[in-house]
Amino acid sequence: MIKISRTADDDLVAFESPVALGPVGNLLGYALRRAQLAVFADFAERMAEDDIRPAQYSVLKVLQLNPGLRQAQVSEALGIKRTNFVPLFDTLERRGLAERRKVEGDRRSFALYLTRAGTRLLTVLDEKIAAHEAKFVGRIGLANKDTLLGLLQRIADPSFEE
Amino acid sequence: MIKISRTADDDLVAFESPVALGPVGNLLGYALRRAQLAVFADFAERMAEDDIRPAQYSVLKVLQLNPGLRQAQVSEALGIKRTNFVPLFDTLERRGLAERRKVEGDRRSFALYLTRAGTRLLTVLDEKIAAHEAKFVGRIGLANKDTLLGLLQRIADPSFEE
DNA sequence: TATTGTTATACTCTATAACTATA
DNA sequence: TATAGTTATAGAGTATAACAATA
Repeated sequence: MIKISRTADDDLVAFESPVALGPVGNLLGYALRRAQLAVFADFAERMAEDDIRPAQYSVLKVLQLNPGLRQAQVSEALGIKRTNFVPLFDTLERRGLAERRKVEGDRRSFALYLTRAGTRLLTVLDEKIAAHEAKFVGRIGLANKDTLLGLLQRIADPSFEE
Repeated sequence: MIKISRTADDDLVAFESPVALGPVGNLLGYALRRAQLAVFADFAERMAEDDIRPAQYSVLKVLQLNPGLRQAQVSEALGIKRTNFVPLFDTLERRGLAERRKVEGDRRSFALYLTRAGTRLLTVLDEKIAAHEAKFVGRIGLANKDTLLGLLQRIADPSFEE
C-alpha cells in the first residue's frame, strides 16, 4: 500500500504504510534472525576483498589462540560439523593461510596451525573486525554490549553462567 | 584434548577441556548466530509434525493480521526476496493453507488470504510457538525479554526507537 | 518506463550416510 | 569396536538475471 502525503512545504511524499508484523516481530527467533542477517551482511561487505567468511575467520582466530588443535576439536568448539570442516579447512590450506601437520602418536589425526601468511592476514582481519564490531556496539551503546552478549549466551546455552 | 580425572570415589572420568574461543566468543555476530541456531533448532523440532518453517509461519501470521496484502508487501515486510516468496507461497497454497485472489483494479497483483484450514492450523501453531517462546524466555527471565528484543531491533535497524 | 509476479539458476550453509585408516 | 578424517550427496536459504503481463 503506497500512500501519498503532502509536506508542510507542499511537496508530495510517497511512503509505504508499514505492514503490521504483530506477534511475529516480538518473537525471539525472528528478532535474532534479523539482527544476525544485518551483522553478517556487514561482515561480508568488509571481508569481501579478503574473501573470508565468518566461519573461516573464526577458525583462523581459534587456531591463533590454540595452535595444534585437532580438526575435531576446532569444529566441535565452533559448532561446525566435522564433515563440513574438511572443505572449509581445505580452502584455508590451499590459500596458504593454515596447514595440517602430522601428529606423532596418532597417525589418524592432524594438528592444525596458522601459517605466517595466515597470521599476517589475521592482523588485517582483526582491524576490520574491530571496526565491524564497533559499528554495531555503537547502535546499542557500549554499556549494553555485555548485557546483550550475556543474554545471547543464555539463550544459546542454558547452562551458561555469567 | 581429552583429560582423565579421578573423582572422590576413585572413578575415572573423561572430559574435554574447553577450547578457548577468545575474542570470537565475544563477537556479536558469533553470539547472534549461536543463539539463533539454538532457537531455530527448537522451532524445527516443535513444528516438524506440521512441516512448517519459520518463514512459512511468519507469512501465515502476517496474513492473519493483514488479510489481502500483496505478495510484494508481505515479502518486503518479512525481508524475503519476492523471487523466493513465490515457491514459498506456492507450497502454502498447495497445502490449502493460504490462497491468491485476483484483485480488482490491478490485474498484475494478487491479494493473499488465509484459508479456513490455514486459520485453523495457526491456532495449533500459536500454542506451540507460545511454548517455544516460553522456553527461551525462561532462560533469561521474563524481565529480560523486552531488553533483549529492544537491543536486537537496534542491532538490526539503526533507526529503531523503543 | 516501472511494477508484479514468475522462471531458471547458482552459491552457501547445513545435514546424513558410508567409507578409510588407524586406535 | 570406536575414533579421525574424508567423500558424496541432498536439502534449505538466499542471491541475481531475465522474462511476461500489466500499469
